[in-house]
Amino acid sequence: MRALIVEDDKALARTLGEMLKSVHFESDICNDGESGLDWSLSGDYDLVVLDIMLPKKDGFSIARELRKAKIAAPILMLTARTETDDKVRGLDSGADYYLTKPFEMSELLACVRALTRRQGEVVMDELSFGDLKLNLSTCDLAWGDKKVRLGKKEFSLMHIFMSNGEAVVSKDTLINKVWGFESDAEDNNVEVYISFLRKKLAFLKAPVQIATLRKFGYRLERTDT
Amino acid sequence: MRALIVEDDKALARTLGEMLKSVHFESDICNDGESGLDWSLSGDYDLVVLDIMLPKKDGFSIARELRKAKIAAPILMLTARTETDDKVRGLDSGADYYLTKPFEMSELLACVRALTRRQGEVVMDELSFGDLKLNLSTCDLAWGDKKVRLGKKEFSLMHIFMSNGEAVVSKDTLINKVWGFESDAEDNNVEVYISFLRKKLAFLKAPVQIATLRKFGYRLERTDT
DNA sequence: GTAAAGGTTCAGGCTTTTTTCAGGTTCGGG
DNA sequence: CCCGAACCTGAAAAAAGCCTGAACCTTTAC
Repeated sequence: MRALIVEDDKALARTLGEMLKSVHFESDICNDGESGLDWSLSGDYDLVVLDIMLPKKDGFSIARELRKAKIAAPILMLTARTETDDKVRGLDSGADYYLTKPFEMSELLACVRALTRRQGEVVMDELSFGDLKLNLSTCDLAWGDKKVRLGKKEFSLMHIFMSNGEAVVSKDTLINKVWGFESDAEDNNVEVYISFLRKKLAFLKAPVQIATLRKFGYRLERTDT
Repeated sequence: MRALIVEDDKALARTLGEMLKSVHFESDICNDGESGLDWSLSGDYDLVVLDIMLPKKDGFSIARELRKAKIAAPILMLTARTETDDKVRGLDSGADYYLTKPFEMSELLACVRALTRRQGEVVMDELSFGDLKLNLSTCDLAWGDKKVRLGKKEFSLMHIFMSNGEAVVSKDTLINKVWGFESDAEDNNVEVYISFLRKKLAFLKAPVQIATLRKFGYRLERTDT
């Protein structure tokens, strides 16, 4: 993890760097607003610690420009200003947390933990098999730029196949998982849906097929040609 | 958007509810920790405002249990305790922001905006999906120079769709977020409103539609021509 | 108090999904 | 090579889910 510290008080900046090191951040330090903005625009930081009063460019503008540039790193604004208006302005400029000096290091670190905790929770739910992708939040199956919508049962089936990789899945398993444990669905139901899915895969021209293993079941296979 | 306010000071809780209403949150209120946890575990809130000192169960435990249950809603911790240790404890329990009483409402609202805004948007007075814009302060939906005014329910629905991008939103989710999760609204209510929204989108001639994914729910789609 | 706007309920009709069915094809063992 | 079991698939029936106009109710603004 990398942090950028934009702070003109060099002693404080160094201390911050030390502290962040203890939670596994490598820090770079900028002592004025302009270089702070330049560096942070690189987009390589996982955290930006911003003072407000800075030479050349204030923290509000930096935050605003970062957000305008779609840089999503959490911004921790750090300042001596305690006015409510400043806080509001800071947060509305794009900062994620506003901490007023003086503060204890333990508090700063807790903020950093809170801010970075969220990072990993990117909910781009997607299953893939080679270049075939099943998007769990939009419910469609895609290969390259082609997309197909799946019905609910088709989706469940595909979901099972794609979470099993190349393993064989028996019809019984499919029936139990898709139709339910206590259902009277027959093998033919599965066959019909497999057929539907094959059509859609063909439409996508995906280099993936659902292979039949007689008496055993089905599995996904790459059709590298 | 729905918020849960867990606060035993009933007057404050009501005031908070009022404030949140101005940024388009419908709020439910719990006056003790146990019910607060139960309600928030439903997972249908977009924000949880938590007091720390509460009857029956304190805010720290609630935050911890919510995170354990993988509920990702932002938690705003709100308390009179100013000790650094408490702040650290609060943030480390899973809270995303720690605000000490007394605070001004403008500050609270700025926190809420910071917590709920999507990455990359500087000011939260407008949501957009492609060129379709939803103005959060006037409740207007606009495309190009055409505008329509949305009713409150229409607005809430659209708000949810537009903050979810292309992801599918189930009817249950919509009911829980728009009508409240203890309401007796039925699927048909949603359908009726979807129908209203579609008319308005058609009127705007916006290249966006609300697509039905049978048995899954709805989602926004670009109708690139 | 009244009107307008917003919200809810209902029923009939429409569309998509799911099941069923039947005839055809493929596979593997004898 | 032949046969039966297993599998495929188009079509059509059945079921489930969805849409929407209209009537009715509730709230809001004046």
